[in-house]
Amino acid sequence: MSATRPDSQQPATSATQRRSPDPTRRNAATRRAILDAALDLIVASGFEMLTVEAIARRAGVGKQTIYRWWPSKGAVLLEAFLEHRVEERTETPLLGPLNRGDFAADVRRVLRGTVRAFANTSWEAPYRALTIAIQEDPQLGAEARERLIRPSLDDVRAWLATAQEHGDVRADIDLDVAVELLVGPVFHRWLLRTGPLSDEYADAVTDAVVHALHT
Amino acid sequence: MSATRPDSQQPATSATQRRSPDPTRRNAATRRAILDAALDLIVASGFEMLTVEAIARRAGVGKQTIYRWWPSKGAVLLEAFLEHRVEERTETPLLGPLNRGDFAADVRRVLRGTVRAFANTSWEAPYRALTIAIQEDPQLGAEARERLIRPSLDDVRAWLATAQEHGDVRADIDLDVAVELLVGPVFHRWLLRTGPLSDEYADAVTDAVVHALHT
Amino acid sequence: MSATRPDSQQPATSATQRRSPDPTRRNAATRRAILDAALDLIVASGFEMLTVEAIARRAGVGKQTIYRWWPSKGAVLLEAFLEHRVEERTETPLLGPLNRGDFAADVRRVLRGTVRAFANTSWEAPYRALTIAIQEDPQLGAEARERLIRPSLDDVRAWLATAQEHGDVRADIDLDVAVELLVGPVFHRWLLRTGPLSDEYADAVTDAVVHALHT
Amino acid sequence: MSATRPDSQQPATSATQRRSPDPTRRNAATRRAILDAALDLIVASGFEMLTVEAIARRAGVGKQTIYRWWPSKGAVLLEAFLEHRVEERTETPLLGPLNRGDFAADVRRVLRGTVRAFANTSWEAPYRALTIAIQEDPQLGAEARERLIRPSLDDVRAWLATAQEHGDVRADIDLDVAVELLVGPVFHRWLLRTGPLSDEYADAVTDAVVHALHT
DNA sequence: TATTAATCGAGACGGTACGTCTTGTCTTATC
DNA sequence: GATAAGACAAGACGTACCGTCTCGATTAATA
Repeated sequence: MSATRPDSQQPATSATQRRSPDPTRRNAATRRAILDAALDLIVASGFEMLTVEAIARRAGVGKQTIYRWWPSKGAVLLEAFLEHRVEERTETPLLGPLNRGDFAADVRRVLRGTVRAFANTSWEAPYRALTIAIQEDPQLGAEARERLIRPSLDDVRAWLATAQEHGDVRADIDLDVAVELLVGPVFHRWLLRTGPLSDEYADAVTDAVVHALHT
Repeated sequence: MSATRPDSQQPATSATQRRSPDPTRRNAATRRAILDAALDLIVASGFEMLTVEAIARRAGVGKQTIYRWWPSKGAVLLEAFLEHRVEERTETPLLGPLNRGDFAADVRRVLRGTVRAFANTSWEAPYRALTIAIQEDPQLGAEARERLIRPSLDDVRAWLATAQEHGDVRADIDLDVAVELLVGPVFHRWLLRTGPLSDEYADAVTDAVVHALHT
Repeated sequence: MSATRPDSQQPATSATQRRSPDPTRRNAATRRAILDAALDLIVASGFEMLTVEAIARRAGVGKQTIYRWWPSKGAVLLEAFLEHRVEERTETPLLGPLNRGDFAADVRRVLRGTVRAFANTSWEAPYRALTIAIQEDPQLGAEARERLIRPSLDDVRAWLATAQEHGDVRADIDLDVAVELLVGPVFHRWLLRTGPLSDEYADAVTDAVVHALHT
Repeated sequence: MSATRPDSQQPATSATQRRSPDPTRRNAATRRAILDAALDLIVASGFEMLTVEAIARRAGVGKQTIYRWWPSKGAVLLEAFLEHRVEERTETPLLGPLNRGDFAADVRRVLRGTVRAFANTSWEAPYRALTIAIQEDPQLGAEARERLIRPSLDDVRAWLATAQEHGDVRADIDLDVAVELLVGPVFHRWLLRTGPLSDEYADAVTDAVVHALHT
């Protein structure tokens, strides 16, 4: 990077291969403003009123500053989740603290937490936007999976593994499937809006899942 | 600017409530060409390279003809599903014929069919596009739910109701939850691409779900 | 810019080779509005406050409409001159009607006309802008030379040729040089602002030029 | 947004009147590099590929260093001319040494020199760029006139004054007009590219001008 | 010689305009 | 009298420069 030839014949720096900026010189306040602006806009103005120009305008920031640090508006959104900006703003932990003892009660607590997050506009609006962005941009999808979704699911999986050791979950079940059994129904209902996301619903799912996993 | 006559004789139609065209005069071949063009483009060019202009160009049709009959490109997509154009083109029935006898075998058949549909590009690409479109356009979402998603889920639900009468499904379970237990895991894995969509996976889910529903 | 072809095999339409639009479908009022907006902006807001976006804004027109018909803002300017929009707006003919009889009087009339045009803001501002644009864009320069400058100079040349036949101009002088002798001094003083553009100045130049051309 | 302190102790300097830097501490090599970079870029990359950023890049210099010492890129250009950097690099004296004796021969020498300078790319490219810059920036125009153009024209004027004393130039002619008669035609042809800039052309103009000025 | 203060290279920043793209409406010429 | 073709106003896209603003790291003049 350092001893670059400042003048002529460098080969036009292909679009994706642009010299990456120096993170140490980054303005933290600006970064914060951009993440907040993006979240504000999603929550306020609906699904895809979200625009890089609108973010820049609301954050009082040049467009280039956004493009300098993020490849797309979806990446801004992802970072907002990774930085826990969304939870901080909504006070809605996706999954409550994972306890132990009564397995069924733990499942219920987890599912109620999940359902409440999905029912909370200021959390679900950004998450829905991110989910859309993931579909439209495979690159972003890969990163979101690796840094946000997988770790989140792995937490659940680790908890279920412990439960399995304790004999609360059948030994012959694939834990990945178990995780999806837990998360899938709520996710499906949320994304397609095929029914209400209430505590009663969470409890009904709890019942079925505990049955499914029980020894 | 131009010599527009603002006082035309349109009879008090509100902005969105534009005088709908006469369906009897509709050109069936054109309609077919538009649906096919849309599906072709989605399957070929990825997620949201889909453009009204591109559809019109490929179908050899004026843009206005599309806007005359559909409110958005998502609606075109929905209609393609409702007309069974997607299945006809892919020979991938979403759910195999619902039989009876061995309940576990039926579940396995249903889930393998679902998984195969989700794994088939020429089916999953349009469905993914429609799923995105639904998120971005609540109006379209409502219509898709009513005319496509709900009926599809209701088929499953009816089948499960019969199974319940036969004693293959616990009486104390909410059938809507049962449907989601069946569909949710696969849907979640497909949409977020968190794992492979194989027959083995379908069978693993079958195992868990049969467990969950069993008396 | 991005080489995304939504559909099939058209060969990417290189930047300059774009399909030219159909002139018969052009909106004449829009065209007029664009030319006027451009002239207004130049006269009002100085030299190169002129922007395609500003023209579009003031004309109440989409940017694309400008780019559809002109390759650059300079081309808009050129067309305004070719359409005689500038003269119509300023009532300042560059060269007065070419008479005959007293040659010196004709020269004086021509030079006074020229000087007055160059001294008239609402004519000289667009012309100066065009002159700049010509320097920055050789392509535009070629077109301006062929369609605006050369014809204009050729008018003068034709008049001098007649004078030459009448014996008012030496036979051994190159008429192109004669034209430049007439126009060059005024042009130089105007462009570099090295002195006042008054009738007295025009008369002084007249004196010298008549001397130079005299038999 | 950022933590700027608006109450800094800058001593009442108006916006434009920023505290000028200390010339004694200036890095001469850097200055030289900037002037050369600007000239290189103009000659190489055409008319207004010239950018402050490009100059800084090529000179291996921070943008601020340029803005510290010059108000605009045009000012850099002007200084390159005032420092005789252009002539040094092109070995093309604008006006040959003004001799005496045969007046017509002197005029011919002057005009041939002028024409050759205007025909020499590495001289005319910067000069054209400067001429453009002058049009766009009245402030720069004033300075260029005072420090570059006027002195240059005054040299010619002084020479003509001597010739007038010697009886080679009519007494009743305005010397400013005489200077423009000499320079205007070439300037006009050069700027608008309306014809070739050859020695023959210079001689033809010489002929006409000597006629015009002759007693 | 050590201290101080400025310039220097580098480049992030808020802006503005670029030239392109797509949207949804409106217009025209053709069949 | 409907339709393909496409012009149109609007506005977002992602890029390039503008001119200002930090940041260390020299570097030159003063103490």
